[in-house]
Amino acid sequence: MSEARPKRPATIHEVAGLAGVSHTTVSRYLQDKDSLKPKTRIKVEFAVKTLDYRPNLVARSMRTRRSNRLAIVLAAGSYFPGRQLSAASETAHRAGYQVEVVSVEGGPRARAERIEDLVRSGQVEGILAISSIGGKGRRTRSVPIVEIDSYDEQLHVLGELADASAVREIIEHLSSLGHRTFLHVAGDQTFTSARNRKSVYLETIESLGLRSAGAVDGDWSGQSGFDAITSLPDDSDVTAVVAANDLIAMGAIRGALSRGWTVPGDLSVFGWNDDELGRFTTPSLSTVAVDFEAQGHDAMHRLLAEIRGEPVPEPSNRTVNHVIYRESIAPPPPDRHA
Amino acid sequence: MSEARPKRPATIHEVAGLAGVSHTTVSRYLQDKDSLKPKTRIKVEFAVKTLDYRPNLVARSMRTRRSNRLAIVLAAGSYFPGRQLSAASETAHRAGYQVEVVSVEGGPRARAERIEDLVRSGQVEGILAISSIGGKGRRTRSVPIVEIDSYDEQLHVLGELADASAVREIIEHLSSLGHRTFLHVAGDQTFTSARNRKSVYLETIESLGLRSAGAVDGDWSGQSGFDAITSLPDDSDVTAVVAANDLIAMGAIRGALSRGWTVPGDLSVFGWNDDELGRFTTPSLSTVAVDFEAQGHDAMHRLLAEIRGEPVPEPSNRTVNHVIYRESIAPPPPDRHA
DNA sequence: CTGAAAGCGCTTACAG
DNA sequence: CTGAAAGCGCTTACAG
Repeated sequence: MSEARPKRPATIHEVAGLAGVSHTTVSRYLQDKDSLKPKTRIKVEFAVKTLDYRPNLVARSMRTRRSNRLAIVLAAGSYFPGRQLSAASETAHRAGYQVEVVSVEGGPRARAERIEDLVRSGQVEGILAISSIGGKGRRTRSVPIVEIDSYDEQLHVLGELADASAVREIIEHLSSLGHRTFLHVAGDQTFTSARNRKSVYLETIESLGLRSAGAVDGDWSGQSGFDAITSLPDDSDVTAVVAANDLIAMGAIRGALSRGWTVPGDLSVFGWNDDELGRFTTPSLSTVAVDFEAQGHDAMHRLLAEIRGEPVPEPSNRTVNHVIYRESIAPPPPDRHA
Repeated sequence: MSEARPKRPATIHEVAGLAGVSHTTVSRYLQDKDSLKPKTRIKVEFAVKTLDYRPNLVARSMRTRRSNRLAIVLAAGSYFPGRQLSAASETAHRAGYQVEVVSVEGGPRARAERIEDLVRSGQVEGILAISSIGGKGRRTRSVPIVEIDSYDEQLHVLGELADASAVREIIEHLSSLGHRTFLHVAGDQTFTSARNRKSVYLETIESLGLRSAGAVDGDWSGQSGFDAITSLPDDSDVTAVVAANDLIAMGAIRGALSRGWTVPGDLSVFGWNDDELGRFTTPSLSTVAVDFEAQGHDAMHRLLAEIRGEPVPEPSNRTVNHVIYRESIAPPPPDRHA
């Protein structure tokens, strides 16, 4: 059992030699097995198997002048996009693409620049940005670019903003519980998703005739949730908080407790993302389950369609978010300042 | 401002043409600028800049017969490894490698198979496994493979197991608080890190002359933590739980509350990973901060060293974990069954 | 210090 | 249905 030698992979010529045909024929076999005479096909098949032959993708790329490579750009240090990334890269692989992951230090601007650079390098056929690139006006480009975060922007155009129904459902539910005054703690406004949640929040409050004590801009951090609550005036009549993610929500809960308010007794709090931890906290966190795998998959599909010049697929329903009700919400207290 | 045309990148011949030299000279310039006569260098430099020339990496690979590609293998659907991944890929880029991300559906076995396949493909120069590949005996291979999760195994050999000091510190601290009977809820035992934490837990309990009510094998889930606590007998004298991660810990806390125990009043609980949410839960979670970036970076460094045939770098101190004490721990209750 | 030539492993017209 | 030839864009001996 000594197979230590760095076995050099077989070449197409070796396969051809073993099969007793020209390498042209082997190449043809690789492209379309049915273009060969059955007898020939069998011979080639055998040789390929025997030699465990795999075409040298680099040579193929060189010849076809197609890199067959896609880049996925993400923010260095962010750990959240893992699931989108793995779904997206799987989808790309299935479509025959190799996926280069580019992790960029810095903010949306740094990411946009890196993308610019990737475009100019001319060595990737498409780019998927998982982390926001700050919604720069997308110029006409030689290379298709899809930004996961701004996926919602497309939906908006179609009147189907993915976050919209969830935000609306949350507020309607809270309202049916008796809540009248709300607070939104928003996420980083360079993210389309953060802007969307905020604007749908404001629209919904308005259209339902409810009151908003504000929509505080945050940075997705727990601290921003904490601060938003602790800076509320003592006589605030906010009884429900809609946070842009679970971390903010947890910070808000902590902030409420720090002022002696109970959750959900005095304050109801909603998060977003269905972070696993939130199922086990006390109170467990009401939230919105997001199908990250579907997001990654769908975004990659759109990119593939753009690359092929096919019509971009309709946004699928699978990415519609799902509201989960847990312990962090309840009817408002009969009298807030009792 | 119309730059819509898919500008084909300039070739080395075009640069040579503009510079008035042979393409051989341009290539030489790319390898080592000082090998050119200053006057020539200037001309080439100018042409490269003017044309925004970037060597076609595919052609270069083909010629040098080096793919310059590394693969990072991770489990599909896992979202946690994002930070390790982004640090690892950045390190690889800096060293001039392209990083292909391969996300594999299924368990450690599926990942090991996929790696086998990547090795045979002969198209990557090294492989980094972020998710555990089940500690298969590593055979001699033509392609270096580094498994992040088993990094600890190397440390073990060096008597410096990364988790060891943290587990020991946790138990010593809890013991100094007065705790005598412990429970460990372990992680998925296909992970080296899970096995390590468990074994160090057992060793430490033993060497300090403490008692363990068990080391329950889990699957990293919150539910496993919950179940471990709810299945404890009513007269259990466990007062401290060391969980293999934060999710398990939060499940354990939830389990304790569900039986009417308070945390940390009746039970102290320790997690692992310093999940951001745990800073804001109530009680906030005592945990171990892990430097995932450093882990990813160091693992990639080891891979690069193996590829180059250099001595594998000493494990750095940066990966030593840092214990964080928060509200989830306290002295044990004077009488457990009071 | 610089250039002409060969060749990396494929694919794709073009003939037959 | 199959093969001989050209060529993708580079790098690397080999001459000069």
